[in-house]
Amino acid sequence: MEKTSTTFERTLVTSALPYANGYIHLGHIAGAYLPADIYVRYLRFRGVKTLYVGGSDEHGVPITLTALKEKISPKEVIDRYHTANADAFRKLGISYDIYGRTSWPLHVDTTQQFFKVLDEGGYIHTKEMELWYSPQLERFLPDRYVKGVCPKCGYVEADGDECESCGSQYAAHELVEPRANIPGDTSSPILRKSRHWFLDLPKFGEPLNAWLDGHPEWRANVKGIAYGWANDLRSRCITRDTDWGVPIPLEDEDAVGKRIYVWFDAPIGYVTNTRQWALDTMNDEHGWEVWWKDAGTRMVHFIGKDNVPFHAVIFPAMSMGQPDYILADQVVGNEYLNIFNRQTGQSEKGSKSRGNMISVRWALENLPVDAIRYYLCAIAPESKDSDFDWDEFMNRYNGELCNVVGNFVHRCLTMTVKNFEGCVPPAGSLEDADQEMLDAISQQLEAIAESLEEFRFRQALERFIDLGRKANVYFDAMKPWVTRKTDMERTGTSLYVCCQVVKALCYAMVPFMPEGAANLAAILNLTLPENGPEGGEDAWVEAKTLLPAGSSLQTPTALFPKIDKDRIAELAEAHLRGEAF
RNA sequence: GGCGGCGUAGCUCAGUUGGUUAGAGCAGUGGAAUCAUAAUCCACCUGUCCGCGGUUCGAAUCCGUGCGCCGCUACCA
Repeated sequence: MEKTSTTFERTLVTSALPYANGYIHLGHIAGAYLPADIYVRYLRFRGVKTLYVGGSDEHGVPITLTALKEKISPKEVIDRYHTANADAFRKLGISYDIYGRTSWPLHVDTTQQFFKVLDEGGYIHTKEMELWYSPQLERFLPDRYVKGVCPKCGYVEADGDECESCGSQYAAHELVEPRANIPGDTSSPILRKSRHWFLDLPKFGEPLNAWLDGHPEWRANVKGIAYGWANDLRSRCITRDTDWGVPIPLEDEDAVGKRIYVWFDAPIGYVTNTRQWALDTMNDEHGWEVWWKDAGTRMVHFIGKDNVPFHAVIFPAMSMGQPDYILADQVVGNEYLNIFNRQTGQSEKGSKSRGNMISVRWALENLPVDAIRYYLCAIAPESKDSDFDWDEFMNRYNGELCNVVGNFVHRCLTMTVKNFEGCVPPAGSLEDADQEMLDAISQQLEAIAESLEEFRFRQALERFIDLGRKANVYFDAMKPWVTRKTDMERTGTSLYVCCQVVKALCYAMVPFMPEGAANLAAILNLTLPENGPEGGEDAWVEAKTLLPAGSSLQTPTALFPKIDKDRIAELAEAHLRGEAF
């Protein structure tokens, strides 16, 4: 690890801005949000200056089409989804420093500045295009909203520019019998000319490749996609015929009725939201700049794999065209979370039409937040797609978090409280086994930290559980329930050591299960530090310091209550009936 | 078609730069224990590391090739 969080002065973490045209589901969480939140909580706990920025992506044609279908305004669409998604994130404990909106007025300014600087730098040019236009709706239609007959194979459900049946691609005018794919539009789309603005990506070819070459440590899937693009760069259209978006900041009659393409302005939302955060918290117009223009800032993007081209190629290129902007140090691209269908024995892609999605809202109404966080982290699709499976959920949550860690904490604390008047007992002379257990705490904490620094969240969580496993082995070997009858000093020493493990478990679970950590800290009468963007003490080091003998303890309750098998079966049934969204 | 990822035990996966008899958890079998959320611990069991060819003293690991699964393919965001 030549580069870690500690070699930079501060870390800016972003999670992909979810599109405010639908509710977020567990697939989103497992990829771009939970790992980011775990990473952020870890950094804050270590006292690293950390800012975590997210928000809703609220522009683009699909939102206007949803509004059209529901006969409401685009504003009502984005308000609905922004509010719901922000609420879901909050309840899940996704700890954004700011959760912004690309519809904020400030965002117009940031986006237009980006555009103007690129234009002045000669990185933007225009080109005339032929696009589908609906005479009835009096608007241009994106290719996915135009259906027709494939000119190659005759498939009748072909999209405007490609056929999903035979896989061929073609120019718009080649599509046979075009028709609009929007309810209520019965007209036949026609082709109409329109002049658009393009970002000249090939001009960034060399710096992009040099930048990618500087990051051999990135995940294979991210590097693969990024190099694929970087080696075949083409100019990319960054405007659309729509009225829902950021206006093009040019005095040009062709710019009227057009807006900047949502994918150009979405990543700029990270910048806008940082600006807004600095205004809100410090009333400082320039407070954002240190996070975006200082070489001491490390930027890390968490995204799904569909987002890699934008975060590993296009946005970096856009940033290279700006004065002084830093580039991402890491782009953590995740694969997808699929749904395992127990009836068919097949893994299937989450989709609305199948009705197999699990919304964050539904999950939170029916499961403890830590259970959701634990399972999703345990199966995070880091290197390949993974499956959400109710049986596995039960095995992992009940069998690992509850049985191994939760029960260890409980058996240790219950016995301590009963036999030592609610206090951590004094340590007598330490035998080899005691010392080995104490040493294992430090080793395991370091191992967990190492995994987190490398963005290996599944491994980090596994190492956390491993500490619980080691602790159970130690507990069984020491047999405090036996020694208690003959040797209270030995019993006290064993439980003293166990209490140290419990404390370490409490600290180590902070990034993963903040609710469980808070509950356990209350039992241990510990105050967990809560650092903000300004950083603070390194509490991870503090986790290794020993809980003094005599510290008082609260009567323990089950940290992670097991979920009844029948209850899980009920939820699985409801999910199968399509009620989980 | 092009590009990318993946393929290791019944299941889920780990195997950094090639290096002894390929590992973990779960499941299974047998045992111990009774402090604890019926929670724990110990032992045992299972492998054509997808196939084929090559490089090498040595390959799960590197190269070539074939097969399979998943994804991307630029106007979906």
